[in-house]
Amino acid sequence: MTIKVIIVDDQAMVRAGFAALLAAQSDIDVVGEAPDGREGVEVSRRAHPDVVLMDVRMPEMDGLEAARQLLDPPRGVIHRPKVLMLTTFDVDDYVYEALRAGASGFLLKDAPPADLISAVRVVAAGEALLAPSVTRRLIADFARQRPAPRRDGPSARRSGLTPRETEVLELIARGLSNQEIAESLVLAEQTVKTHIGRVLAKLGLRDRAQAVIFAYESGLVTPGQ
Amino acid sequence: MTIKVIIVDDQAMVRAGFAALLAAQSDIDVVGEAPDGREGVEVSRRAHPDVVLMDVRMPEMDGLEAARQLLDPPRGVIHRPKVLMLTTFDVDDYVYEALRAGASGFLLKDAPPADLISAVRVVAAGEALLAPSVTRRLIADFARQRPAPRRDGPSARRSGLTPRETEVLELIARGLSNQEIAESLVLAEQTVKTHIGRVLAKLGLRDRAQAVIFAYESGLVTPGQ
DNA sequence: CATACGATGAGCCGCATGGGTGATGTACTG
DNA sequence: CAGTACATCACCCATGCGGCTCATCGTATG
Repeated sequence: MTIKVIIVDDQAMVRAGFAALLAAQSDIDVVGEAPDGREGVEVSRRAHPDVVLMDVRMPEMDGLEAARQLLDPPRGVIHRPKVLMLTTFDVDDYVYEALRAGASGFLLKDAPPADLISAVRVVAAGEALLAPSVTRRLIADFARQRPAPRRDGPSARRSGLTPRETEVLELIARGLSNQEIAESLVLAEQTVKTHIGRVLAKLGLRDRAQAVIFAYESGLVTPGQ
Repeated sequence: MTIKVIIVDDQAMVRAGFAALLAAQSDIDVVGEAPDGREGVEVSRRAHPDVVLMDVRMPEMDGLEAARQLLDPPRGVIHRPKVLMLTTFDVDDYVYEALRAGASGFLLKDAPPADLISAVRVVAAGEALLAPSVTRRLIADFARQRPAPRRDGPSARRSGLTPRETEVLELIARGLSNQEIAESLVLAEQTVKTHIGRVLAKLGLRDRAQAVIFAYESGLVTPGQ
């Protein structure tokens, strides 16, 4: 079973080069080409390739938008190819946009030909592959978002909040008013105010809005569920 | 300049195989081996390799803990090698733990020898590299956490906020008071209050604390930097 | 036993905040 | 040209919120 590939790039020379390189592989067929995103989407709809090699920067419709359309097809379109993004420079925003859109890979055009070929095979197999510099960024991003479990626990950052204070802070970060917090914890509203006052003082915050920010930034609460 | 590598794996056979494979490269020197995490850390401290090949599952101290110790060294230890994790099976938890700890790569032991060699070079160069199946998971995770901007834009979620209102909302989410927002945007405080009033009304929120929550939950602002 | 800390709550005070209404100027669009 | 959307600002008002002080009651901790 051969891997059907189309190549979308505004430079004819690049298309020709990649086409020649890939077509020389017995397990890869180049079944189409296009010079911009719009035509790329059309060609893909007709030729339903397994893999779309997509340049990022193109006239008419850039590779990111084209990738989005291919990966989130309108009702009625069943075909959903794997998309392998290509770029000359490696620019953060492009990478993240592409990955968000569901691209299966991101390579720099200066990668060794062998890498491109194996990338096509990897992507066709349903796996994913990134340029090493991109991988590094993605990992860094991942690690930054979820820092390693601090050995002293998250409480360390919360500079000596008592359990009750932490509890109150969390309810603030859920958007409750003082009165609602009081009801929720079965307390007098005044008690809640005392707790909040201490929380703000200990953390050096001005108001509950800043407390909410702190709760998110410190990981006490996290976005999305 | 050769790349100094140590190999940490509890199976002598595996160590021997990898050592032979890598030592055959003119630009790679194997400067040490260890059968478990604890000894691996010791050997690394003495031999200060550029790259540590680290098995995940080992007696005494597993590869994850060893990686953590190498990548977050105690005061006084300056050397900080790159860590390339190896595993026989690819298990999610291991991968995420390792990446959180700051590992530069994650390969399956059944990868082609050429991949291992190039992985060592990539990692030594400060870049990163993952097994394709791992890459796929990381991307999926990434895309899931930050879903692609719907084609009608993130503003759709913000239910028709005007650009100015969005701007004000963002400053609220940075913890600024009305007066500070006014100064920041060169406006009268009353104007700021009008904008905020509209934001709260359009989004169905009660106060600025809830506005901060919304800003985080909608992705207008994100934790961490 | 004395001390300290955490949790609870009261009273008071002042201001930032949020709601409501209305007005003006600009810019775009049908 | 009329209609609409947006940004700007003013005035008024009620109150939620945060600052400050003080008091009581447990429970550890020395």
